[in-house]
Formats: sequence, C-alpha cells, structure tokens
Amino acid sequence: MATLADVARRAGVSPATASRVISGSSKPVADELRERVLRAVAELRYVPNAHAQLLARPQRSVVGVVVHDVSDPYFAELTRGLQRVATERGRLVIICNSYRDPEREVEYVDLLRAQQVAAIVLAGSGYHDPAVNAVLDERLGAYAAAGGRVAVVGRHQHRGDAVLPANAEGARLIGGELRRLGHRAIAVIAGPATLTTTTDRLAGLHEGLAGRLPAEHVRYADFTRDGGARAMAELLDAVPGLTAVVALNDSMAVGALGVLRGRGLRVPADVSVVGFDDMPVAADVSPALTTVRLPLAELGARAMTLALEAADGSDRVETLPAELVHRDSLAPPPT
Amino acid sequence: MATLADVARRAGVSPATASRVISGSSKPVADELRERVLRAVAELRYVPNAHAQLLARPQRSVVGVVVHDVSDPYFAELTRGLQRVATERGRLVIICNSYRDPEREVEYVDLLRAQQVAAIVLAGSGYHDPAVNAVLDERLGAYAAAGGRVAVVGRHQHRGDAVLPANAEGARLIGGELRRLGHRAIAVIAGPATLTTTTDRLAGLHEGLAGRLPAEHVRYADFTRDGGARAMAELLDAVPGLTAVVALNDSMAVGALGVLRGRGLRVPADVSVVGFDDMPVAADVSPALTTVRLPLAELGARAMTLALEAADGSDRVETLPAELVHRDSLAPPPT
DNA sequence: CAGCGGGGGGAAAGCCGTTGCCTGATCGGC
DNA sequence: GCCGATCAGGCAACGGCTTTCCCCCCGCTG
Repeated sequence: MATLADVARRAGVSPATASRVISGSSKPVADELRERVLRAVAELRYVPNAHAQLLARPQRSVVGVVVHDVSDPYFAELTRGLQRVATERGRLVIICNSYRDPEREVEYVDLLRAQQVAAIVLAGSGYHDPAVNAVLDERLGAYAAAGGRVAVVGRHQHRGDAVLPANAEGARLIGGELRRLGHRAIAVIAGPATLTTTTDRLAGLHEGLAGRLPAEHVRYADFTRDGGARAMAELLDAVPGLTAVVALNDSMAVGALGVLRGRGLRVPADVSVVGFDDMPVAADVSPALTTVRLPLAELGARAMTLALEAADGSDRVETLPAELVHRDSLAPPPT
Repeated sequence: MATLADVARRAGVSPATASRVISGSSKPVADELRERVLRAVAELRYVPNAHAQLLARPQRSVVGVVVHDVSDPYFAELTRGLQRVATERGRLVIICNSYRDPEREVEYVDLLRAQQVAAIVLAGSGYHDPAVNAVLDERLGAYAAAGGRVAVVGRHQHRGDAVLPANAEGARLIGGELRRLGHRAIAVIAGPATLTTTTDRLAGLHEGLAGRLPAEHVRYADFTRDGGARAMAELLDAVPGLTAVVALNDSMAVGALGVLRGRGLRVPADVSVVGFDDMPVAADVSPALTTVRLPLAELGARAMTLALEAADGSDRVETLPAELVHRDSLAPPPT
C-alpha cells in the first residue's frame, strides 16, 4: 500500500507539500510541483489512509446508526430518510444491525464511540427492562459527555433528542374504526411484550376499543410473518366467532392472511384484518391490507436532522402523526 | 474524550501497561496493576480510538461490501449470507449502497481502500459498458496489487474470485416450462438492458423457448414494482392474445399482477405470470407467484468465504444452481 | 555469596497524515 | 544596491495506540 511518503518521494517533494496538494489545502503550491504530485498519485494509485487522516485531523464527519435490521422494510424505509439527510449534509453513515439484542446495541454504541462518530442515531423500539435501559443510557451518557450527539427514533426512555411515531394514536384510530363498524369479537396479534412499541400500540388499541379487548384475545409473537401466522392459528382456536384481527405490524398481518386463506375464511367477508406500518407489501397482498401509515422516512430524516444540529441544551422531542389507510381487508362483521 | 494516556495516569502505570491490559496482550501483567487499569477504564468510560488502533496495528479485520441497495430484498438476502460468514469469522462489515451507479461504485471501492479493509465484496449485476468496467477494474486491480482480496457476486467481468447465480439456467427452466405447457404468445418484462443480469436471463429464456420470442415482446424496465407495472400495461397493448408473461424479477412480477388484476384478467386462467428470484413477497401475493429460486444467502456466504480465504493464486469461480418453484400463477394457456 | 535467568514494567519508536512555524529565495521599493 | 516584505516549501511536532527493546529486580543455582 503506497503511503504519502512514497508519493512525496516519487514527486521529489516533501510529504507536507504532497499532503497540501492532495487534500486541497488553502496553502498555495506551485503548478509544477502540484502537477508532479498528482502524477505520482495516479501512478502509485495512492489513496490516503482514512485512519491516519482521522487521527491527524480530528474532524468527525461520520454518523453512526443502530437499527434492528436494515433489510426489514420498516427500518429500510426509516434508513432511507436518515441517509437522505446525511448525504445532503455530506456525512457518511455507518449502519449497525442490532437484531433487537440489547447487548449488541450496547456493543455497537461503544463501537461507534470508538470510531469517533459525530453523532449516534438509535432507531427502533425500546425495551421495558430497566436494567437494559440503564446500561445503554450509561454508554450514551458517556458518549454525550464527551461531546457526542445522540438522537433516538421510536424510543422515549433515553437521553438525547427523540423523534416518535404516533403509535398509540394510530392504534386508537384502528380501535375506533373497528368499534364504528360494529366488530365485537376482536383479537390482536401483538409483537414481543418486551418492546415499548408493542405496549404503546396495545394501549392505544385498548383506548380506541373502549376496553372491549379481553387479555386472552391478545397473542404476543415475533414481529414477523411466521410469528403472525402462528398467532393467527392459535387465535382462531381461542376466540370463537372472531370477526376482526388487528396485527401490530404488516408482516404479521400478511402471515395472518395466509392462515385465514388456508382455513378457507374470506377476508374481509368472514374476518377483517388490519395491519400496522403500511409497508410496501401491504398494497400487494390480496385483499390489499387496511393499515396505519407511519411517516417512516420522515421520522428518519427528522432524527438525522436533530442529530446533526447543534444541541441548544435541552433534549428535543418530536412526534409524527399516524394515518389510517383504507384498503380492502376491513369491512363490517358478517351479520 | 478520554485517551489511553488518561487511563494510564489515573491507574498510575505506563501507557504500555495500560494498553497491554486493555487489548489483552500476551504479555503478562500483575493482577494488581491489571485491576487498577480496569478500574480506571470503567471510571473514565474509556473506549480506545479505533483509528489510532488501526494505525498502530495494521491488522485489517474489516470487510467492505458494495451492493445495489441493502433494503432491496434481493440484496438483503445476499447480505444476510455475507454477514453470517463475516460474523462467524469475527469480521466487521461495512456496507455501501451504490444504487447501481457505476461512479458511486468506484467511489466506494476507493473509500474502502482508504479504510484499509481486508477484503472487498462487490455484489450485483455487472454492466455492459466497457469504459465503466475498465475504471472499476483498474481500482480493484490497485487494491488487489496492494494485497487486498476481491470477490464479486453475480458479475463475471472482474478480477478476483467470483460467485455466480445460474441466471441463464434459471431462465431456461422457465422457457422450457412455458413451452411444455403450450404457451405461444409470451411476453417478457426485462430489467435494464445495460445490466448483464438482464441479458443473461434473457439469453437463457430465448434458449428455453427455442427462439419463440420476438424482440417486440420484450420490454426493458426498472427492476421495480412500478417498472413492472408500466411494462405490463404496454405489453398488454402490444401483444394481442398474450397468454404468459415472464418478469425477470419478482418485484416487476408483482407490479404486473397488479395491472392484470386492474384490467380484470385472471391469473393464471387468462394470463400466466412467472417471476424470478423467489423473494419473500412471491409467496404472499395472490395468486402465489411461480418463480425461480436463487440461493441468495448461500451466494453471499460463499463470496465472503472466498474473500476471506487466502488466495491460492488464480481466481476461483463458482456457480450456484437455480430452481423452479411451482406456485399458483402459472398454468396452461386458455383454450 | 556471586552469577544467571526470567518475568514484569516502562521508554520510545513507530503507524500515516496534517499543519504551525521557520527558512530561503525572490521581488519590490527606496 | 540594499533591506524588508512576501511567498513557496520543508521540518518537525503532534494525534492515540501498539510493540519492540531494554532495564530492573527477584529468585534460583552452583
């Protein structure tokens, strides 16, 4: 690997001059020397060592992002917003997948600290376990104390700026709509009980349904297609006369749709299904899924904006609205 | 930000000793000193500066990956395989999205070189433009010459090890099946003509159909849902009596399904649809999509394995098989 | 008791760039 | 013709960490 010294030697100049030419310093360099340096760079196919540069010039331009899994559509969309703003401002983004493992989250925060990133954005549901939150908070605190900027998306319990989707409000909209349509035997496919996203949405739903939701009508499952399918199968046996199912995300709703089809139940004629998040797949399944849209890209964009703006002291909190998207999977209950 | 020197001072030892404790050197350190150092680390919430470490210890442990877009399901799956192997071997992965922009690909290769990564994996279709390939080849060559390892997935025209999906073979399977079922008026929704993936699949299809595919039955579109929808609409007008459509990826097939439903055409009773790639969504749309499965995660895993294994000189090339997955969107043509 | 070996700790030399400061040269002005 | 100002280029000091090499001291052996 060629170094700056190699380039300088080949061009017959000092490393200082070579550096000035290559990194476009404001200090003027004679055209002939500049030429020679550039030629040497091309011939040696020199690329400056990024680590040496970061050491020498403590200018932090990279931003770290910790998400559950970029390839999950929810986070893919969120990340799109994050990236857009970062790119606009000339920042590189390092993305880390925590796969909802709190330990891995802490590890990644430390890793990003070690990378000297300018800011850390933590996206995805928070946990109910106070021990877990304490550890994470401690690390984020250490980072913030050393001048790092922190922003979180969709989790309220940490220091730093926060951007929150209207989880409870969205679920309340669903609940209200189900009530208006006259559904009575309603079941819920919830996400993992340890996540605040699950409990926030569940709370909103309870509110929207005005309490008409017995605990045994709720099944906790993985936020995945298969989790949704399993829960749906259980609920069909557990809740006789079921007329509507609310899945707390679209993946689970799609899984539920598959099981219902398998059992010969028509959606929405026999059973209504409502999802959450409005992932791309929601429009492509049939019947097209009625669901709640969250402005995910916007959430990401706002979070990145907050993370990159100088803190004016106190932590800022923003909430972005949810909206019910009417498609074909929700109808009045069969008479 | 605390430094190693701060830790050493607080612990009352030399930086050398502190370093040995923290980075687990083989050199023994007395228990008492070790204890003191660890306490200082905890109190100062010290995290070593990753850049300084990489400078001092030129031990490259990071691997760079350039893909089209991690949030695209095709690459998400591929990346899963890459990550799995990397994690197994204790390597961190930096993922870069090129969004199929060759310039950005070159930029990212340079960026990864600058980051001193141990290997670069380039995934996604190659281009037909020789100028573009030459530039990329030149940079990869520079990297390889300096001891870097290169592996590519799904593109044959570059130096380094290569792992290839059986694009042509998969398409040949589709063609053969359509022929066997007696389809005659067949149209193709192809990807961008500039990509080798498109032309490879198209060539296989031609072969499988034994030439029964006039050029005006092929539409080139973006590899997206909307691209597929647009192309489908055009083809319905351009090809009278259409009995089957082959989309060269599943996203486009899903778009086509939407258009067909919109026009009141039943799939597969009126028109058959075949996809390619077997993305998760293929099983969830209705009718469930008949498609070609590529072992994407496996492709990624193999590529990472090759990238991390010492080169025994010559470039290795592996091809992984494709398989036809029969679901519900393909049937004999209407009589 | 002297000599020797070995183990634990520290000083210092890198790794590769960047940049403040100094030098030597050139040029202009008087 | 001489002096000071100006400017381009180089020297060297960082930045934070690792690691080699050396030293000191302890304990063992003859």
